[in-house]
Amino acid sequence: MAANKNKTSYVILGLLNEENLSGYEIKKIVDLRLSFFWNESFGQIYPEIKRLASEGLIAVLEEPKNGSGKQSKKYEITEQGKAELQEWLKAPVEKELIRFEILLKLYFSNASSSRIMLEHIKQFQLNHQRQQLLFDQFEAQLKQDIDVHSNHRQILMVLSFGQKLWKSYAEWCEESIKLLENAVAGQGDDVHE
Amino acid sequence: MAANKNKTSYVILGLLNEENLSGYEIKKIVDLRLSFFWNESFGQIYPEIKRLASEGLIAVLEEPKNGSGKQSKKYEITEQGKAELQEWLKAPVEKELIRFEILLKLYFSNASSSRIMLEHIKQFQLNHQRQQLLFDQFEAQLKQDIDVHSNHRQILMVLSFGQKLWKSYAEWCEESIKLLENAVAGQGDDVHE
DNA sequence: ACCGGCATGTAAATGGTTACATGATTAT
DNA sequence: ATAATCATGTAACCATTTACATGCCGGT
Repeated sequence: MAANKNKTSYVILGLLNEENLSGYEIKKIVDLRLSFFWNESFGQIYPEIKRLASEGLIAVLEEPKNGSGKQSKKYEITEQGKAELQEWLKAPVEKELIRFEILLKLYFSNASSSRIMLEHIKQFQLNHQRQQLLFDQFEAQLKQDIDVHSNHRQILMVLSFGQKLWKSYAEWCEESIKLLENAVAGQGDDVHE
Repeated sequence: MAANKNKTSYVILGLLNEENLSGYEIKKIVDLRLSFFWNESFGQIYPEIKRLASEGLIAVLEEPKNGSGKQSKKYEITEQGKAELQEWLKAPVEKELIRFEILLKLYFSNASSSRIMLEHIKQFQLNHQRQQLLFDQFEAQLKQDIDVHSNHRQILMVLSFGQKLWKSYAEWCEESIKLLENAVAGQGDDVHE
């Protein structure tokens, strides 16, 4: 019933609210599906699971060790946990946290570093193109087995946010690369470093 | 000459590379100009200034205490500091850090929380509209006194990134609000909380 | 027999926010 | 006078990453 805990706990509660999962699986899902707007590390997840269990918001599911049972501990959310999750959903949204080192560098760079910035932006572009490819696969898959998740409508909204983000990254990269290529060409070879 | 320090130091070095500033002024500039992609707190800035000074990357400018002299300590970047800044500019860009709590909530919400999510998104929309207004002012001002900064071309690229970001936020808000308003209307009044 | 991926966890270090303390200057 | 803002700084706390330790399981 407490007001504001750390966010990791809500990621765990939120995912367990849909299906029973192990810590490892939680990490995988976050990496695969949420990583364009959220990240968690094992160093946060495992201790937090422990804490949530000790407070009775989640409970260990004793996996039957038959068949090809891996030795993973699965957890399920408790009624108390569901209540806590709902409370957090209602609470005001905290401001997003954003840190683009690439913009910092660009801001502090000058004409003589155009060539370097060009490389940075190209790398940035490549990274996001790759990431978007993976993301597109996930989206296609989700649109196939729609209604598997009770909240597919919401998930599609989140994905739409991602698509818009990437589209603006892509546009910006193209635009900036053109500008910088002109700048570099204009300067000729006399400037280095 | 060390490879990778914390980012706060480069924010300080980067800003001091353009003009001499006090810690307080650095904070103000970050808030005003960089806050859409970067933030710093006093608790980071002051200790970091101290460290940079002790390592000789920046130096205190003893302000003459005449006139309406405020008792602020201004700093200037040293040659060593400039070298360090240039090295960081060349180093590969680290992956951006992004955390949108609003997307987390939306992802974990379900049909019954549409009304709440609608409010969250409207608030998000309002916040960003306000922020963009301030930003537009800064951009207009910058475009007026162009060439005051040696790196105005780079700054305009950074601003363009911001504009694209905000445009995608705005589009997403509109789109999502419509979707959720339909959902809420469709459900009628029977569902609450 | 060995390697890669699955799986869980802890400890240390770092990064970052928030709250507090202090005092000067400026505007009302 | 007094409140707001300018200005510097520290300490405590909380969040996060990274490195490490350990062991299982499946494939080659």
